[in-house]
This record gives sequence, C-alpha cells and structure tokens, in this order.
Amino acid sequence: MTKTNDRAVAGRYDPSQFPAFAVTVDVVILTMSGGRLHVLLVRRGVAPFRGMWAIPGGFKRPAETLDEAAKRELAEETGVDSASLLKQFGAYGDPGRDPRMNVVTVAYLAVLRAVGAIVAGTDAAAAALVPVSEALNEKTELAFDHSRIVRDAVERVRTDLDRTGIATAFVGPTFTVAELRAVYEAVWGVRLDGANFRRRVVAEDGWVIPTGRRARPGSSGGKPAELFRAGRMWRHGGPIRQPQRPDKGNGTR
Amino acid sequence: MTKTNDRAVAGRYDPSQFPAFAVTVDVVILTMSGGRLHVLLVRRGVAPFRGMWAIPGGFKRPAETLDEAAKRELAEETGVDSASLLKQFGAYGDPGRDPRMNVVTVAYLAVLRAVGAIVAGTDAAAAALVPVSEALNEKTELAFDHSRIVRDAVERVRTDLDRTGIATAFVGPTFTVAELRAVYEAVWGVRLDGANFRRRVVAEDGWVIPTGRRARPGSSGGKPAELFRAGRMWRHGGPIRQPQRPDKGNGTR
DNA sequence: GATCGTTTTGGTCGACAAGACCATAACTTC
DNA sequence: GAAGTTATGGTCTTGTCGACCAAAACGATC
Repeated sequence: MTKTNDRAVAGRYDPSQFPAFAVTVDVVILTMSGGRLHVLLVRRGVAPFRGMWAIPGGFKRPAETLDEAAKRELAEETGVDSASLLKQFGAYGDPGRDPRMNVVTVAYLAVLRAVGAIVAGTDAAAAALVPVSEALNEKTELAFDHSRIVRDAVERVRTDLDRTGIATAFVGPTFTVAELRAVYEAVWGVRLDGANFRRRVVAEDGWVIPTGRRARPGSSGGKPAELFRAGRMWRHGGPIRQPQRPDKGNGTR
Repeated sequence: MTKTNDRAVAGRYDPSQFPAFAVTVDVVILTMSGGRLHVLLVRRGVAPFRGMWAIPGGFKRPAETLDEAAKRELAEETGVDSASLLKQFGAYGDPGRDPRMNVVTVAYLAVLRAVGAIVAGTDAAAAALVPVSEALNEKTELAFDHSRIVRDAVERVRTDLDRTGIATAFVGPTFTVAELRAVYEAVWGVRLDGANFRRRVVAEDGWVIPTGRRARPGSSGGKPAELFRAGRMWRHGGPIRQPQRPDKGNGTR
C-alpha cells in the first residue's frame, strides 16, 4: 500500500491531519586549538536544560533552506559569515528529546580556522571552546541529545579526513605541512612520520599549493617551514590514510 | 547570542512562536536485479504531483523515532519487515519543495536482497522497480525533489562500498564471490579482475564466511562457485577500493 | 565420451606505494 | 660559536595491487 493510498491504515492514522513539528538546526562547531580538537558550546539561558551546556542552534524558518539556516545560526553565534566548511551530517528526532514539544533537529558540522578572537564576538560567559575529550566526558552532560550529536560529528570528521581532505579546513589561509599533520594526529590520535607525511601531501596534485613564502620558526627554533595554501579537495580517497593495522603478520590463509 | 536569547534578532523573529513543519521520512529502496542497480518507485495517487513517480515515504509520528518511521514506511511499502540495511543519509527542507505546506523530509537508504516476489506485495500498477540509470535520466521526472534525493542515495552507496562493506547487503543470504563482485562492478561502473577480487575478499578476516557448500553453475557451465554468507562489516576501510587510476588493461566503461 | 567454451580459483611477477630510518639544512637560544 | 630543534630530502626494505597465466570443474555439442 502506498503512502498516499486512502486505505493505508485507514482510521488509525489520517495523513491529512499531519502532526506538527518544530524543526531546528544545530551546529557542531569544531576547531583546532593548542593541538587539540575543540567544540564550541553555549550555556543555555532558558528552560529546558537551563544553565547546561549545549551546541548552538535555532529554529528553521519556512523561507530559508536548511543550509541557509545553518549558516545563519553559525553567523549569529560566532560572528563569522562563512566557515571553511559547513555540511549537514544527520537528523535527530527521537520522541521526548525536547520535553516541550515535538522537535526534529538537523545537525550540521562547521569547521573554523584561526579561532582566537572569533569567540570574543560572543558573550564570554555564554560560550566557550572546550576540548572534545572534555565535552564527551562522562562527567560533562550536555542538553538534549547533544552529547550524541557531538559524538557523531567527531566521528564524521574522523572518517572524512582520509576521504575528502577536510584537514585544510582546520588550518589557516596559509599553513605549514606540520600544522596540517597536527590536524591528522589530533583527530586520529596517532603520530605520523613528518618526512613521509610531507612527501604524500605534496605529491597529491593540487591539494596544497606552495606560496613561495616561509613561516617564521617558533621560539624553539628550527628550519623555517614552507607555507602553503589550500587547493581543491579530493573527490574520494586522498593520500593520507588512517593507519589501521597495529599487527604486522597477517597470517590468514 | 544563544538561540534561546530573547534579544536575538528581537522583533523580527520570535522563537516562542516557532513555525510548524510537517516531517516526513522518505526511503530510497535500492536492490540489484539483472546486474543493474534498481530503485523502487511508487506512483502518486493524490495531489500534489499526482500520477508522477516518487520514492515511498510518509509522515513521521510523534511517538516514534526517525529510524522506526523509516522501518514502518519500508514495511508498508514492500512487505518486508527488515531490510538488510536501513540508514539515514540526509535531510531536505528547501522552501517550496512541497507546494502544500512546509515539509522537512529525512531520507533513508534501504538495501534489499533477493527482490523478485517482494514487490509483488504491492499493487503492481502503483510500484515499480526501475534501473537507477533510468530513474535519474533527464527524461524521467520525479515528484518533489526526489531526483536529487535518489541521486544522493546512489552517491552514498558508491562511497560506502569501499568504506563499510555494504556490498553484502545487496546479495542473498548465501552468495558467490562473483555475485559480490557484480555489485561492485554495477555500482561503480567498472570491471574488476575476478582472481584479484577473490583474493582480497577472502583475505579480509571475518567479512565473508565460507559455508562449505557450492553453487550450481549456470546454463553456460563453469566451475561451481563456493558459497559464502555475510560476516561482520568493517569499521572503516575494506579490502576493495574504488579504482581511481585509469586502468591499463580493460577499457570498459 | 571427447572436445570446446565458460566460470571459478590459485599462482606468479613486476611496478609502485608505504613506512622506518638516516642525513642535511636552517633556524632558535645560550 | 655550540647545542638544540624543526623542516625536508634521501634511501632502503617491505608489502600491496594489478596484470596476466594456468589449472580445475562444470555445461553444451557433436
């Protein structure tokens, strides 16, 4: 029986009287800070979950698309008018996830680069950049089902790293190979060989573009690193792959 | 400013008067038939888009989760109570996508195996299994934004093939390596070497499990193929990778 | 039943990719 | 200067991947 067929579960459910939902758009804003992955959380000022940490979000308006709603929420929250990446990654509609009413939320992942002063645009008491390891801790309880949403977003970043080359979205407009490598190491929690990493990054044609300039070394010295800017992203499968074999001898067969 | 802050775009938009949306769940049902990827389409019986082809779907009920709604719609449409795979892959909420009202739909991808008599459970005139190449043709126009949704679903399958090992969801409870290879070749539109494919499939520990039995050869003869059943899926990255270098030998595609 | 075509399945070989590791360059601080 | 640090290039070994060949086991045909 088709959904538009009148005899479909007739009497028990009438499609013409569809239930009303509120649709919200929530944005998981991720960024790198101090070599660790951070997420932007806001403190709720009203019920429900008043005073608890949550990810920013708001109601979708009928005249805007979901992408536009996400872009608007991001701008209202951080002041930036364009993240280096903003993509939808899931919808959440469990009954009771909002005690007030029926709410379905569409979750977006936003990646910001060069944070620093960005959060200053928001009320410092109401927003904070916390490491994801803390935000996903058992001790930290987020409003609604936002813990699960943040967890899904981080997992999405983890898998997108070696698929779409999302790593350049985390670093500044110009960056060194070491900064790019730090993104992989922080998100995956691994250590990658610097020489091999650089070789594969520059070998992938068009991903990073040399600027000819060099970065000033840090306070600890070192050879000045070459500065790159982001090129295009890959369609599927990049040069950097998540290492997934701790064992060497695969004795199968 | 947080989403629940009263001064947020005050006067122009009042969050306490949130706009009402209808939330629907649409299911892209994919299956293999005759070596080609097919999608299940239904013919709409009521306005809007009356008489046009569409993917099955329906309103989400307040007391059920999104996953449960998708499962219910799938069962109502095909009669099967469990697909071999059912996962959410996107939400669509462009204004005007439904001329009647504000609708946000959450799209699910369902993979069925061993179709045949399944569609018989539905009114044959109202449902049909069409090749995706036809469904995504310029000549074929689907209701709402379902063309885009189907396109996104197929693209998701394409990338999930070498990530999650979704291929076993397309074949029957027991299958041969050649049947599994046919899934990859149909979805990716490539030709894969049979010997190399088998080597990597059986090398991946626990993905396919030999049953000890053998399939009966087709009418064209051939050595009887070993029968396998599906094991677990991978977490990230399987043995079969989408070829992204132009192959030397076979010029198929 | 012998032969032929077909399909499965096992084996080999070479090209290339990936990782471990060393060496050198170019800066810092002391 | 000397020592430490970081970036980057080079080498070598190991493993993987694809192309290709060969054998096994069937159906069809004469």
